[in-house]
Amino acid sequence: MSNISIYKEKLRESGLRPTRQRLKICEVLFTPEKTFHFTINDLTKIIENKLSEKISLATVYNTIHAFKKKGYLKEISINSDKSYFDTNVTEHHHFFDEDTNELIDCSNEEIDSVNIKKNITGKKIKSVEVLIKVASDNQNQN
Amino acid sequence: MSNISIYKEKLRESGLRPTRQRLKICEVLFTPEKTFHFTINDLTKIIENKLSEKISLATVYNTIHAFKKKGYLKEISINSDKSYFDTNVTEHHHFFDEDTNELIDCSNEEIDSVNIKKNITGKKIKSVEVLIKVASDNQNQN
DNA sequence: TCAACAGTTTAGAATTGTTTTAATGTGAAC
DNA sequence: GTTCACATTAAAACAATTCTAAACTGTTGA
Repeated sequence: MSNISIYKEKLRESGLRPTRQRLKICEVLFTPEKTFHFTINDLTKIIENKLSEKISLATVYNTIHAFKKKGYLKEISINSDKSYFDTNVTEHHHFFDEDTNELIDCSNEEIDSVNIKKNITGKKIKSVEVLIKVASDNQNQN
Repeated sequence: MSNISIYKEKLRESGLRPTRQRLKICEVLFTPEKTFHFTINDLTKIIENKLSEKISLATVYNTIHAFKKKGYLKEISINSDKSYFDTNVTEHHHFFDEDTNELIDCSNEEIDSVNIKKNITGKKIKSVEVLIKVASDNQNQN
C-alpha cells in the first residue's frame, strides 16, 4: 500500500517525523474517499474504536495543528465549544444545521462568489468563509 | 434619563427582571452611539473599571444569553477560545484581523449579497455570515 | 404588615476543551 | 552501539463556561 509513503511525505512536509501514532492519524484522515468534518474528540474516538489504538491527546493535538499549519487540514470558523476541522482543503463553504449540530459542505458552485468592495489598508485577505445556519422550518429560533 | 425604561423593557422582553446588576449591563451594552464587539471578559472588565461595580460572572452569562436568545445581541461565528458578541444586530459581516485578533464590521453595502443556490430539504436559512480573515501583507501564513 | 415564593445574585465548585510539563522512549546518523 | 533531537505519554495546568447551593430581593396577597 503506497498510501503509507504518501502519509510519510505529508508528515515530513509538516515538519513531523513519521511515527506509528502519526501514521494512524493519517490513515483516518486521508484514506477515506470522501472528505469529512471532525473534532479532536471525534478523531480520537475513531482511532480508539476502529483501529483499537490508544494515542495520547497531546500527540493528536500536535499532529492536527501541524497539518493545519501546513494546509493539509482546514479549521472551520464556527463558534462552538470545540474546534471543527475539515479534510476538504479546497475553497468552499458550510451549512450548519442547528438542529443536529452537523456541518454540510457548500461547494463553490452552489454559491455565487462573494465580492468584497471594502479593503483594510495594509492587510491582505487570507480567506473568505461563508457560514449558513439552517434549522427546521417549524422550529423556534433559539 | 428615559434610557432606564428602555433597558427595563428590553429585560422584560427577554424574560428577565430588571435588577440593578442587569441595568448596569444594559448601560454598557446599549448606551454607546456606536455598536461594538465584545467578549464576556471584556464586558466584565468594563463594568468593573468604568462603573466600579462587581457583578458575578454567572449573572453576566445569563443576561447575555437571554439577550442573544431574544435577538438583542448577536454571537459572531468565529472559531476562538472565547465567544464574541456584537451589539450590532443588523445583517452584516466581519473582517477578522489575524494580527491583532480584532473584528471589523463589513456592512451589507460593502459586500455583494451572497446568493446561495443550494438548499437543505426541510430546513430554513436562519442566517448567513461571511467572515473575511485578513493579515499583514508581509506576514507568514500561520 | 408580613409571610411566602418565584426569581436573582453570588462565590465557588465542576466541567470541558486545550495546552503545557516533565519524564521516559525511539530511531536515524555518526 | 551511542548519541541526540525529536516523540509520546499521563498528568497537571489553564481558561472559558456552566452548574450549584445558599443567601437575597421584591412582589403578591393574606
